[in-house]
Amino acid sequence: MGEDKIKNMEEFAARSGVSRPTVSKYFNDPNSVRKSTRIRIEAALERYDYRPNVYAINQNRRLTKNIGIVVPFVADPFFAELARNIEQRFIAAGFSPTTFSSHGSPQHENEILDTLRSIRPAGVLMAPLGRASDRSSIEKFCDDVPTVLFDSNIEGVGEAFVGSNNMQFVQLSVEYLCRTGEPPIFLEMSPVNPNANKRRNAFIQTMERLGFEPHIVRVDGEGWGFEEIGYKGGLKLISERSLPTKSVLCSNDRLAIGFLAACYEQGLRVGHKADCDIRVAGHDDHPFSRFTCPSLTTVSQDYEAISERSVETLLALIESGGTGDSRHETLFEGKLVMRASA
Amino acid sequence: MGEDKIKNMEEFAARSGVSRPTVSKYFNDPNSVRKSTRIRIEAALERYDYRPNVYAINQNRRLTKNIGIVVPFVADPFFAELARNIEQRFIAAGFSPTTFSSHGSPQHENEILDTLRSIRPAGVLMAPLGRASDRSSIEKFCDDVPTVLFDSNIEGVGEAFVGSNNMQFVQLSVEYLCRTGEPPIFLEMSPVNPNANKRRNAFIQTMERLGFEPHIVRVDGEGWGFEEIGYKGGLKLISERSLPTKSVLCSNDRLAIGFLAACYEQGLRVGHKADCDIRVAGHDDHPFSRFTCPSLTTVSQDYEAISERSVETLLALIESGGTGDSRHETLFEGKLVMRASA
DNA sequence: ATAATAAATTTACGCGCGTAAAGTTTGCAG
DNA sequence: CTGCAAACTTTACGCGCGTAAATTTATTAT
Repeated sequence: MGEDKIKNMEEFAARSGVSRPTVSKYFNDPNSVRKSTRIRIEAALERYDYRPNVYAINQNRRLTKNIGIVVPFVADPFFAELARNIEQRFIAAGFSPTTFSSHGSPQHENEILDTLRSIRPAGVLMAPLGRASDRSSIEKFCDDVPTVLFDSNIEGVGEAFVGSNNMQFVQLSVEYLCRTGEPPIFLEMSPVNPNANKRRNAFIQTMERLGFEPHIVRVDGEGWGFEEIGYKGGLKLISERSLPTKSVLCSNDRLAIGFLAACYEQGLRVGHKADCDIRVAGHDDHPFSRFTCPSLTTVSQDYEAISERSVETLLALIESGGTGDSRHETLFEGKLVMRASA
Repeated sequence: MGEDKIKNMEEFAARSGVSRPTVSKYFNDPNSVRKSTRIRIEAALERYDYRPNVYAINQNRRLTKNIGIVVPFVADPFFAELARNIEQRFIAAGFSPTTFSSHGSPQHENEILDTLRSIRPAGVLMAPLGRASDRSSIEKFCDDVPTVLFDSNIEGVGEAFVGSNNMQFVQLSVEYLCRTGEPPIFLEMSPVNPNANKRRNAFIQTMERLGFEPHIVRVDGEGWGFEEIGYKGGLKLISERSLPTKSVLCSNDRLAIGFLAACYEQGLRVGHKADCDIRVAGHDDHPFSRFTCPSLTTVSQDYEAISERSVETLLALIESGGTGDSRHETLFEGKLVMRASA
């Protein structure tokens, strides 16, 4: 292959013995041309590796095949895996996804929206920072570009939302902990997104329903270094002996990972066995939760389902022309993952 | 701002009272126009938020301002942070970086190279998969696009390499472990890249220099789930009591994290204190190593230095026209990070 | 002031492709 | 064989901008 380099579609069309408009049609949808001509084009493709210029394509198409994927913090393996999963689904659907990370900064998040506008995407799948997000910027963006939110909701923004049922998550964990031992306290940090608030409220509600006093402990710290926050907060709580119970339910796994490190350092034995000092559980089933010491009991996010539904929803939105009728929210249930820590 | 939408540079030029070629010149380099006209353009920019069409720009420019960044596995926070750091440096230099992850798959790595060709980048910064990489594909790619390798070297490929001095890393850790207790064995997995091999060889060499018998234990497992490999391998080694020493030096931190989980589960107390059963150390100073139980003693990669030098090298290469004289390799030293595990 | 230089303008072309309209060929049913 | 729709070819325009050459205008030096 590759006798001599092909400059453009004109040349390639000549080589393949087909007119340029037909070749153009082929690249937009190989099934839109007759079988015999498809064979001729593909035979030429093997001989002269030619690829249409993406910039020329995107400049002229009414709508590009680009998809923007925005996650709040790609250094969190949970989001990295989610993004990877989503990317591959879009590729399979014939789109060109690009992933962006807000790196925990609302300013960066806004810059990403600017970048996204400039690539004129067919649609965007966005997991916003949450509380720190600049609501009006995102709202304006959603007016221009078909956007589906996932993971973290912003009420009324975007054409749809796909995420987890935080209420059910916390019900699962609280009921389990209450059933198998002392009722837990809820360890949280300054909430970065609505999920955190929903989890806390669900904790209160579930504890009250079960007839227990809900006790919430908030640890200090800002930003996306959740482990650090859980660790430092844990050290403080343990050394001051201000933990009122022997069961700790963490708002999320990353916080729990930090808290476990503090427990270990302070000599607290964590687990559900008789000789243990404290039980610790989390939420999300973070990729690292299997490798904590002890392994972390948690509620797993169904991220296969979340990514699948997000992609489906956005593709449907794009096909419908961008204006979904009414904003729809989909929440997936979690599963209790019992490990050694609680 | 934003009275009415500006369609193109022609319109914007009219609004700002400057000719289109001059506006074009401005966007390519704001300092290339006279101060008075720069002010007029920027005044108009504030009123009519206009941004040049990226596709039209890139179609016509001889060389784009695009930069490709390729990492082997973005779900590893180490690479995510590295990529973020590198991205921001390129942005500061006026380029448009895009990060791609090979997701551990050589096939995917090759697809990324194809994608990269199609965006005609000014340069590429690539951390190859390593042993699994398709050398000839990468070589061919480097013929077409100015490319600097980082993190993992492929001898003779690319215009330069920037990474860590694995020899020095292992010297540091081995000398420390030998100085403070029983000489370590080296725990490795099937090597994914040359770094792993270099570390093993450095281990042998350093141990022999210190007058000890080098003992290497390899655990089974393929792919990029290093923690899993370390965990399962650790369980097997411990339960079979086939560990010959009480000091274990892991090839990398992620392997050590899995091994620590196995130790914990098997009831082995890890640490350098008198009442401990085993010491464990790693290499890289992975973001999570601070939060393992116990916290992991390791050798830190100087990833600020690596990212800075990588970017510098590539930018210099681009400015020089893409053909660096001779291939240059830069290796940075690591620092011993003493924590609780060894 | 005038000359010399720098910068901006005018004009024009081309990049590679999408896309539309009109005419031509092909495939297939009856 | 005829008829007809589907697919193709030809022709042509436009997308938004980079860029070059020739000309005019503004700035600086003398």
